[in-house]
Amino acid sequence: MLFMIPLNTRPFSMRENFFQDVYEVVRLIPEGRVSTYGAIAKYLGSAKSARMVGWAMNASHHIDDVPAHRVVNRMGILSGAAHFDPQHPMHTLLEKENIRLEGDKIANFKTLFWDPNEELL
DNA sequence: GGTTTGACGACCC
DNA sequence: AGGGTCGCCAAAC
Repeated sequence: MLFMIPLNTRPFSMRENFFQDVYEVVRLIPEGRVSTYGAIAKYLGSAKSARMVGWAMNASHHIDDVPAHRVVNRMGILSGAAHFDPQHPMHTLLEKENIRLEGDKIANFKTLFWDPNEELL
């Protein structure tokens, strides 16, 4: 139950690499909700930038239990859509969770936003 | 081992 | 709303 201990308070010996920390947070995003690169970066400690979260997501393709489609940019825009498997587009995965879209944007982003800095201990 | 590269974000027009 | 700049930092080269 690694997730019971806030990532940013774990002793160094318990920390995996940064990518694993990112994936663990992303796995906690509830179905039908979305989070952002910046919020996750902040939760993991401001030393790590939002760009690094994007980098981690880019490397998560082969990992099946990481709901990468639930991570969008701070405007609620699906900035990573181009990197998804064409057979399972980001838009489709989100709509499957009853998330409404307006083009490349989450329709009611503010209410669907899941912030680990508030939701997690 | 210096440079380039981003699925970013804050800030400024 | 939309564009440009700058800070960010691990990987890839």
